[in-house]
Amino acid sequence: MTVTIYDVAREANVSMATVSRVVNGNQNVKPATRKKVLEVIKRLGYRPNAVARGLASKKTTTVGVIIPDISSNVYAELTRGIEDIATMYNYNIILANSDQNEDKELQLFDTMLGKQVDGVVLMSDEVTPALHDAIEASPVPVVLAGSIDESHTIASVNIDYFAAAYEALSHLLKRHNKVAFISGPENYTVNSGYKIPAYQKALQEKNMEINEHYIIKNIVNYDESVQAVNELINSGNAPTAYFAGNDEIALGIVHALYDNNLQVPTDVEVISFEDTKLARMVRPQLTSVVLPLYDIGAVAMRLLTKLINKEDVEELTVVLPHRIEERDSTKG
Amino acid sequence: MTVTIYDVAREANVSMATVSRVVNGNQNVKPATRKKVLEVIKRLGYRPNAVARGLASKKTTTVGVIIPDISSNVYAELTRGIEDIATMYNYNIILANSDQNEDKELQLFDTMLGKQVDGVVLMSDEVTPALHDAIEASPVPVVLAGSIDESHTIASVNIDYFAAAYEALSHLLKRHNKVAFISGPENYTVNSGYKIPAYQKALQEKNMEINEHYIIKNIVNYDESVQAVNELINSGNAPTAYFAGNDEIALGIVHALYDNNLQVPTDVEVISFEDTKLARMVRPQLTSVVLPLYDIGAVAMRLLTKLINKEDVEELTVVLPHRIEERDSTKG
DNA sequence: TAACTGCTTTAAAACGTTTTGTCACTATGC
DNA sequence: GCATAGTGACAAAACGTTTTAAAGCAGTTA
Repeated sequence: MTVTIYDVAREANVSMATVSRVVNGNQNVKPATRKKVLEVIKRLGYRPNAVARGLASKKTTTVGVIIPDISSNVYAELTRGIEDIATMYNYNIILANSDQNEDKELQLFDTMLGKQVDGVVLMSDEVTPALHDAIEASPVPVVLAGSIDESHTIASVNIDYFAAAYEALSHLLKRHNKVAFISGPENYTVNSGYKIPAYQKALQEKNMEINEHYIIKNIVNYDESVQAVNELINSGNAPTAYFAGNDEIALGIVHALYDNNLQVPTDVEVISFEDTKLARMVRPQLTSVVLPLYDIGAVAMRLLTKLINKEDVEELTVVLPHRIEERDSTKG
Repeated sequence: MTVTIYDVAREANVSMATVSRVVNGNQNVKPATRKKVLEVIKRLGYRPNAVARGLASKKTTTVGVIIPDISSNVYAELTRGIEDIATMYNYNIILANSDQNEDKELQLFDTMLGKQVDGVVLMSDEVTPALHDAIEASPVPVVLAGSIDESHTIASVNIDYFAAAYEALSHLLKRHNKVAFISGPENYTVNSGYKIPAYQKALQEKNMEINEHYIIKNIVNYDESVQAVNELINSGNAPTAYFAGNDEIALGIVHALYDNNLQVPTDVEVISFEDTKLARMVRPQLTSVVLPLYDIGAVAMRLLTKLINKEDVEELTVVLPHRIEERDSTKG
């Protein structure tokens, strides 16, 4: 039915091993033989069976990608970076959504190992102990992309979230003393371990008291952001500047302010943290910390290829540079 | 090194076949034997090798997903639908970006067949003849998601783009006679074959002349949309209503109007076509044709599972319902 | 001419499963 | 007590490659 390496070998009067060498670009084949085999391959329409190859070679040229939710802008952008580099190094990716659920993460990880992936890129807001253990026990390399492992024993690619948040906050604190932080999920390590501490430190250094009402946690989407800001405004002690956990939150902030007839940046300033293309698709366009999502994905995948090939890697924990893109939601 | 089915068989004093039956839930195993085997599996930490299984059974429980660009909102949402249903039916997905490039599409398709996927979901703005032929020659089922095959010989899931566009346009034509259509790429079959003809028909039925300047083709992003609208306004014969090819274009339209001090919907009305979450993340929120992206992906994957299992399928070309969500960018 | 060298090529084992044909055993019916 | 089903389990082949050890071969060298 389907054409196998055996058929090619027979037609070309060579052994399977020789066909295998030709297919895999091994140099130990006489040019004349190579030509003959190539012709037969073309004539018969032979397509190597990657599954059989995987079984024999113990390599699948496939890596697993576990992601909270591909329909989120952020993770989609990260994934694009991963996939591009994967393609460059001739890997395919098996993609699966975890919905940030530990059980699913563990189960997906196991499934992927069962499928004999050569490595895994993992994105997770929180690397739980069970997940940590599973990764440590993995027979293939694992790299975290845009995710924090607090033990720092697992390879990962991130930016310095603390410094980035601190800079953004300092920017606002130059002109404001009522600065709110509308944050994403509290169990997201980047929030609990870096952004919120950065907020606290930035205020403390200005000898300002921390008003807990100005730290709104667990805002997960646009609507919740709009609502949170409305509540802040109606509280009678409205902030004059906002630091947004991400662009979607920032959009909610800007629109809630607009709905309350507050001008940005004249009346209120806003800085976001992400800089997806959304940041430029609002009026006013958002000043934002640039989270290089594509690069994080790409570097993570590149790192994974090195680990797979057992190449020397200088540092397992890579920190990419960040910067603040000044646009129209701040006074500059 | 790694635990194989053979190790389990030896430890449990049964044959490999029996272990295989237990693992695969085959009923022809005595409960006592099953229990014994299960215990050994647990004790040894046996994890079946899906690659070996794939070779022996000729099934990989993996499907290929070829997508123009995962970092696009639209395709990410479609993919989420695909992946959810894939998971439900115990499939994994191999995801790859084609960048809408025919060569890449063909090559990815070939790679996936080489990896012995059980089926493929394909998204492509244009099913070229070469791609069509490759699909027809495929040894495994292929389903198009949100993509048009003009020969209608390939399984596909879509909405009635013509009717949807026609309805949106009719809506605008009730109050306007200067209606522009800011369209996406012309080589996207949905545009060239359905939306533009719908525009023409809607105008003709009102006995209105078609002003070619009001059909702006090949607008691929927010910035181009902003620019196109600015040019239209500066032309001295500005439209009073816009039909946007998608939400990103619509955002560009709204912001360009805003920049030109035109009020939406008071001065100008806008209808979008897509209704991603972006549509609600603008002021004013967008009236939009609802493109059920998640559902298209989900239904496409469900259809694929049926085809893989050789179940009877009533209709290869499925058309999902659409509707218009009225929000604030039109007068209703 | 015989031994040696270095390059090609081969035959066969290995990879870890599923699946098929067969056999052994138990319970049933007469 | 004997043939008859029906279960449950086994042995071995098959899946389509890669890889390893060994052999073949042509050209050198002494």
